[in-house]
Amino acid sequence: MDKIPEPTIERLFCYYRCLEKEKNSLGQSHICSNLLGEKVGIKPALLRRDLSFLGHMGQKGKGYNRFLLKKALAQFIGLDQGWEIALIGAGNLGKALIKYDKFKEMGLFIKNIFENDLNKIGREIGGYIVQNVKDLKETIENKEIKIVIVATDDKDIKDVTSQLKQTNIRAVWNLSSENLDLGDDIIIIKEDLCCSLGSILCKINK
Amino acid sequence: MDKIPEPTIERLFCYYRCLEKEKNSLGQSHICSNLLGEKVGIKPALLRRDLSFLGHMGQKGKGYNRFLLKKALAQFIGLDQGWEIALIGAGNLGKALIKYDKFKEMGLFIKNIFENDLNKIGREIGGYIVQNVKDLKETIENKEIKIVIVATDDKDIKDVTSQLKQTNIRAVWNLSSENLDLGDDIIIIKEDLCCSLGSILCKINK
DNA sequence: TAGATTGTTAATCGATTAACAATC
DNA sequence: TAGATTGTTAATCGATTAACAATC
Repeated sequence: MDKIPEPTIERLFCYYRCLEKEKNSLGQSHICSNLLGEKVGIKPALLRRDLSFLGHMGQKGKGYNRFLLKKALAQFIGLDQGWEIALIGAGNLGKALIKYDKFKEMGLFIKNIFENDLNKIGREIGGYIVQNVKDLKETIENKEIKIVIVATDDKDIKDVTSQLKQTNIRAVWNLSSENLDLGDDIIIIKEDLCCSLGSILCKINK
Repeated sequence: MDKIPEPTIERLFCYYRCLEKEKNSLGQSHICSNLLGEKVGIKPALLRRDLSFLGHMGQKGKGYNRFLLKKALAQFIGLDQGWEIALIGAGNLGKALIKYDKFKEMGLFIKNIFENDLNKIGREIGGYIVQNVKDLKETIENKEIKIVIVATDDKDIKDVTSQLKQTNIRAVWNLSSENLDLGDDIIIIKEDLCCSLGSILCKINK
């Protein structure tokens, strides 16, 4: 099969959420690309192309079965199982993520929180005890954690990188402003809040 | 001049920050695209192309003057002035943004916080009093605010949209999962944390 | 002068769009 | 059958890359 374009992957979750949001509203069993596209702000042709990566989900003349499409999307994305996630950095942003209910609704649970600040280690946030970042590698290995969120910006980042390299994690969501060099086997998604806000400024200025 | 590509705009701030971070480390007065590119993880050819939108900033055989480049970037992006920003939603994410020191370092100040939750209105966060979202339009007009951050997800979003439409704001950073329909004149940057984490899952699954 | 490095061009790559045959 | 809608193709658009002439 063709390689799935990067932007398609990001849109698939939006389709899923849109269907999930409406699951309780009675209505048609099927939805067409025109309508679903309008709801999520994507042109119908692109939507159909995106969904075609899941196989032939639609019925010509009828549209997509909401229930089956949602199920297929959940499975394709990986939302049909729970994920235990580790978080590095219990600052303001980290704390917000721990308490973010929407992640829990998605089956994503931040159960392991790491810090290098001795004042924070041992405290409880959102029901979990903040651990020493020195134990990062060991905990990830013991709990077989596959996803790590980096929300810290201190100089400690070198140590974090070297510990992560020794584990079997699959992906990192990097919310720090540093570039993590973890090799080609680990998926890294970088999301830089300063950069986003900076680009807004720039657009206003043009 | 050519239209600046969207991705270029997002990278310009990264270049700026990289130079800013090193301002105190003594070193060469100039930096070449190879070195700067390596630091920020961008190929030198692309970096040069990006910078070419600022005019002829470089010197052949020598590279870019760090000081002048940083100054030009700051001006181009709009970091050479302060910006007063309004925030809608004082939940976990909103609070984290208010306290985020890096925004302040960039000259971006969240001084107006709005909520519809009566329990939060009147309270103080980060030195500012949370206001009733009903006063959104009026405050934006009085203070001539140009940038708004949306970090709320409640049903209230329709009211927020209609109020924002009546103002002269230039840009919205939409951190909610809703699509805001504010017409073509207002720049909207949507950043959806669930969607980002969802796409990470999907990539692991492939 | 020889070496280094820019700024720009043309080639390439990748994503979106418009159109439509297939078919329910 | 007539109408609706998919899935796919070819055309278009936009961004990146590699190469190199220009020049400090």
